Amino acid sequence: MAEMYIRVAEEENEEPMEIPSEDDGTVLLSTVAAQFPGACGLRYRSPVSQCMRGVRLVDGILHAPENGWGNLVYVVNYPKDNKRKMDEIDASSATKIKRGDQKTSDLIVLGLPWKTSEQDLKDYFSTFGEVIMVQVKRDVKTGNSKGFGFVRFTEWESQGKVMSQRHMIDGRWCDCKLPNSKQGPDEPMRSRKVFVGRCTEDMTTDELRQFFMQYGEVTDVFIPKPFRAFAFVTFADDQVAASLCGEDLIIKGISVHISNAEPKHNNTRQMMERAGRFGNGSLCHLPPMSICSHRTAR
DNA sequence: GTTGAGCGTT
Repeated sequence: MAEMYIRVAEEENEEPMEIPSEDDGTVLLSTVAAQFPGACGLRYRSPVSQCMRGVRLVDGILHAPENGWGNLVYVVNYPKDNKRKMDEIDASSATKIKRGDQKTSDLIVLGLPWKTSEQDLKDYFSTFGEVIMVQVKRDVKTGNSKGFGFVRFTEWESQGKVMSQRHMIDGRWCDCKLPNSKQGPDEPMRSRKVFVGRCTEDMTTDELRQFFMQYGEVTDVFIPKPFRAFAFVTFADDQVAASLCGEDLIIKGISVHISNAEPKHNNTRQMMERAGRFGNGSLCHLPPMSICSHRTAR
């Protein structure tokens, strides 16, 4: 596909800027954010309905409307706009959106038959509502099921129903509970950095940045090497970081867990790593850390 | 090739 540009502006009748699309016709949120720092999405006025419409955003990738991008002017969305509106609103009414109670989280499924597959789980739990994630935990070497897994629903109601009863799955009684890996309502802790647990090896810093951008401006993404199944994401705004703590988010189909990044003692090293990252984007080499200290109390 | 309370390669 020839190089293509879409028109993006800060406000509807301001001078638009042309922003390049990808080869497949999508536009990366990061490309938008490169010109409009802090952007979390796009909207446009539908020529048909005359209403503002949101542009579909999946994992940091903006998808063109039905009839392509066309010549419309797209307007940048910022997370801060919502926050301001929210503050204005919940000064008087107690509107939710406040992030917390109504959101679903992963449920652990205990007692699965060895033979039960993810498809089996999905088929079974779909009778309770839309399922957005299932996992069967397996032995890495043998691939055998460990007899438990996880499920995540779209609707809070489905989750409640599923937790309130026992389940006959492939001939065994199973229980669904809130996993205890998740800490309850915790103290915010004024950090702009969050810990992202349960990362997979194929997640790149770019992809993480793409993903977390939708919540607010991302200032840093750090993935320890060699692979250690977690990452750190730093936001420009500590409130954004705080709002994500305790949540399970789904990146590339994988459920990751967000918690507050505990500073611990090895700050000097992190500062050195930051200092070593210069124009060429490469990282200065440091000897492997002898002891890593990221335990959560259990 | 086994097993049956647990907690997701922090």
